Amino acid sequence: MPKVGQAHRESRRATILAAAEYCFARNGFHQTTMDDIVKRSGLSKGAVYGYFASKGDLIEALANVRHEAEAAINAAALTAADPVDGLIRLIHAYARELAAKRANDARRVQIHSWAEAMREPRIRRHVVQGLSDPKATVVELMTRGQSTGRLAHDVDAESVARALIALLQGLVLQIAWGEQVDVAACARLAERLLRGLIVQNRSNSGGRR
Amino acid sequence: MPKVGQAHRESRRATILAAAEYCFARNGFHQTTMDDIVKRSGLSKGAVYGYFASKGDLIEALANVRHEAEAAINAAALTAADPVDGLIRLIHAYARELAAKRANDARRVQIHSWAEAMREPRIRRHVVQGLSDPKATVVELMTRGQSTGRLAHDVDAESVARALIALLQGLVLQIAWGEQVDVAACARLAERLLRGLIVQNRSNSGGRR
Amino acid sequence: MPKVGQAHRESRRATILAAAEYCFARNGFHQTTMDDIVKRSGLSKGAVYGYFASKGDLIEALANVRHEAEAAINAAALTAADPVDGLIRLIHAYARELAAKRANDARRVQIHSWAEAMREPRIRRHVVQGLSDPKATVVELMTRGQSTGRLAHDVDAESVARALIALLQGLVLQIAWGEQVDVAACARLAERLLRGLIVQNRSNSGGRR
Amino acid sequence: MPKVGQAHRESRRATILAAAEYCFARNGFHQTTMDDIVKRSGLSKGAVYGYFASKGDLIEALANVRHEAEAAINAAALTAADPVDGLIRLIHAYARELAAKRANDARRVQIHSWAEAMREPRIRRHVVQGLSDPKATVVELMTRGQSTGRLAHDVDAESVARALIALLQGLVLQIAWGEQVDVAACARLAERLLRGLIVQNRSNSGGRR
DNA sequence: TATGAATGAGACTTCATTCAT
DNA sequence: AATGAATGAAGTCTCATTCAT
Repeated sequence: MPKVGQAHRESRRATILAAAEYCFARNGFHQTTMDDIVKRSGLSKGAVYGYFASKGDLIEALANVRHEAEAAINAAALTAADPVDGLIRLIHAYARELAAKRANDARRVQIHSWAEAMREPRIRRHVVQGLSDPKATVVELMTRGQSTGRLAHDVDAESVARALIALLQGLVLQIAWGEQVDVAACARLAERLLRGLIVQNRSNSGGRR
Repeated sequence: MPKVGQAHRESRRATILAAAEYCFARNGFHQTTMDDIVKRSGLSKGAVYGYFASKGDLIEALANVRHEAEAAINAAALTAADPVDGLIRLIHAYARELAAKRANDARRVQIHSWAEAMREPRIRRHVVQGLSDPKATVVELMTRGQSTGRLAHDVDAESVARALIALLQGLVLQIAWGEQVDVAACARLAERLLRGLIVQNRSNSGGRR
Repeated sequence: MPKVGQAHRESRRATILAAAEYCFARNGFHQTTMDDIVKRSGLSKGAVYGYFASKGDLIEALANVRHEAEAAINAAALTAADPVDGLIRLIHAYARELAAKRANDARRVQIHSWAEAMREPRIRRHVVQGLSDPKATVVELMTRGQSTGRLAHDVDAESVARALIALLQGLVLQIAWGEQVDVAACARLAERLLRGLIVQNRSNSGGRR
Repeated sequence: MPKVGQAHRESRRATILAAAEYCFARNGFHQTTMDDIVKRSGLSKGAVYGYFASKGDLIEALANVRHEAEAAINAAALTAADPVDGLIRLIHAYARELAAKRANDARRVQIHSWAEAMREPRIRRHVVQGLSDPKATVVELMTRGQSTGRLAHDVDAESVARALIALLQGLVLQIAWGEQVDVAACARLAERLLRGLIVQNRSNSGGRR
C-alpha cells in the first residue's frame, strides 16, 4: 500500500512514538524490547524500523518531542511585561504540567532520559538543552528585574534559575515514584522564594509609609 | 579462622562494590555487564558470585550503602537545639556532599537508581526510604519551629521538606551532567527561603512571657 | 504499442543489469541488497521485480551475459586456417579482454560467480559452460594441429586447454585484487608454451617435396 | 569446567575451525549461519563465541591457517641447490596439494576467500600474502637461474611467477567445480614451460657434441 | 505497469548465571 | 573458596519479496 501521503507517515510515526512512550515509561529503555514496542504499536517489525532506524532513534525522538513541548512554555513566559509576573507565570505553567495526570508516562520516560543522558551524547544533547532553555528564560527575566531594581542584586540569577529548575526536576522524580506531592503548595513556596527577592524600597513604593 | 576470614570477606565485599560503583556510574546498570565488574574488581567470576548472588543484589547493595550514608546527616540535624539552626545545618551538610568531587560516581549511580526505582521494588524501597528519611527530618524540625511560633504556620511542613529535597535532587542531576553549578549560591537560596519562613513578630519574640 | 514497448523493455532490462553489476562487483551477491540495486537503477522496487523475478535471476542473467560475450571470442578462433595461429589469436583475444579496464566490474562479478557456482546449480551451469566452451575450442585446434603432425603428440590436448584457461582465470583473480599484472608478458609466456609444442622436424619440414 | 589447559583450548579451537571449514566449504561464508557451525561443532553458541569473536574472525582464521600451510611449501623450495630443480619441486609440491582429496573443503573455502578478498580488507591481507609469498619464491629462484645464465634473460621473472600461480589458481577452481582435471599432466606442462626457459648453450655444455 | 510500505523469518551477537574441576 | 568455560534464551536489526493502490 504505497504512495501514501505525508499525513499517513506522520500518523504512523505518532503511533510508534506513542507505543514507545508507553513501553519505556513502564520498563525503561533497556528493559523494553523492540518487540514490545512493535507489539504495542500493532505494526510489524519492519514497519517500525521503516520509521525509526534503531531503538536509539526512538529514544532520541521522544527526548526531542519533550524538549520541544517545553519550549512553548518558556517562550510564553518571556512575553510578560513584568519580569516578576513572567517568573510567576513560568512557575505556575510548570506546576500545571506537573499536576497533569496525562503527562505521567512522559515524565517517567523523562527520568529514564536523565539517566541515559549521562552516557549517550545524543540524549544528553536534548536533555541539556531542556535544561538550558528554561534556565535562559529565568535568567533573562531575573536580569530584567534586577536591572530595574525590582529584584535583589545580591542573588545570582543563574543560581536562581538552576534552583527553580532543580526544584521542578526533583518534584518530577517524586511524582514519578508515586509520592503524594502537593504541587500547588510547592509552587507557592517557589513563588514565596521569588517574592522574597523583591526589593522593599520605601522611596520607590511611594506612599507605603 | 573466623575473625580474619570475616575481615577478609568485608574487604572483598568492599572491593566488589567499588568496582560495581565504578562501572555503573559510567555505563548504567543495564549497559554494565557482570564481566565488566569482574574485570574491574580483579577477582574471578565465581568469587564475585560468592559475595553477591546476582547483579540485582549488587545494585541493591549500592542503593543501601548510599541510603545509610545519608542517615547520619539527618540524625545529626535532629540534635540541634534550635530547629531553624538544624534545618540550616542540614542544608549545608547536603551542600557539602554535593560539592564533594569524590562522590561523583555515587551520584551518577544514584541517578540510575532513581530511574530503576520506577520499576524495581527492591530499589524503590531504598530510594523511597532515602526520600522519606530526610523528609521526616525536615518535617520534624519544621514542626518544632512552628509549634514554638518561630516558623510560619501558613506553610505545609511536608511541602517544605519535599521542596528542599527536590532542590537537592535536581542539583544532583545537574552536577552529574557536568553542569557548572554554584552549590554555595544555591544553598544560600535555600537558606534564604527558610529564613523567609521565620516569623518577624516583635511581640512574640520579645514578650514571650 | 508492442514495438516501442519491446525496445523500452530491453532498455530497462539493461539499466537494471548495469545497476546490478555495479553493486555486485563492489559488494558481492550476498552483501548487495535488492534495495541497493533498486536505488542504483533509479527505478522503483516494483519495476525491478517486474523485470527480474528474484535476486537469483539477476545473478544468473549476469552470468549468462558474460558467457555469451565469450562465445564470440571462441568462435572467431575456430575460423583460423592454421590451428597454431588460431590458438595464438585466442590467447591474445583473451589477453585483450584481461587488459580492458572497462571490464573490471564484470571480472569482479565473475569471481563472485565462481564461488557461487560451487553451490548454486543455476550459476554453475553458466560458469561450467563458460569453461567448456573455450576448452572445446582449444581442444579442437590442438587436435587439428596434432593430426597434421604440427603439434607434439605427447601432450594431452585437454590438459593444455585446461591449463591455458586456468592461467586466464588466475590472472583474472590477480587483476581483480588490484595486482599489477603484466598481461602482455603473461600472454607471451602462454604463446611460448604453445610454440614449445610445435614439432621441430627437419625431415618433415625439409623433405616435404 | 574452567581451569583447563592450553591444549584443551587449542583442541576446541581446532574443532570449531573444522566445523566452520566444513560449513563454509559447502555453503559459502554468507549462506552459512553461525548456528550451522555451532551445530556442526557440537558446542554451544556461547562456547564458539568464546573462541572466535565473530563470524568474520572465523573466516579470517581459516584464511590464515591456509596461508601458513603454504608457507612451508615455499620455504622448502628455496633450499634447493639448483634453482631449476627448486622450481620443479615447487610445481610438484603444489600439484600434490592439488591432487589431495582431503584438501577439498579447504580449496572450496579458499575460493570463497578469493571472492571475499575483493571487499574485506582482513581477508584480502591473507589472500594477497598467499599470492606474494609463492611469487617471491619463484622470483627468487628464477633470478638465481638467470644470474648464472641457466635461464633465459628475455622473460620477466615476476610474470613467470604470476603465470605459474595463476595456473595453480585456475586449477583449484576447476577442481572445486568437480571437473576431472589431470593434475599430473598439467604439472608436466608447467614443467615443460619451465624447461623451455633453460638456455641451450653449446659452449656451456662443453663436450655435448 | 508502477509504486514503495509492509511483512516476518531469520541473521548475528550478548550476557547473567551455573558448575565441573 | 575459587576458577573461568560453558550455556542458551533473548535481543537488535536486515532484507527478499509481496501487494494495495
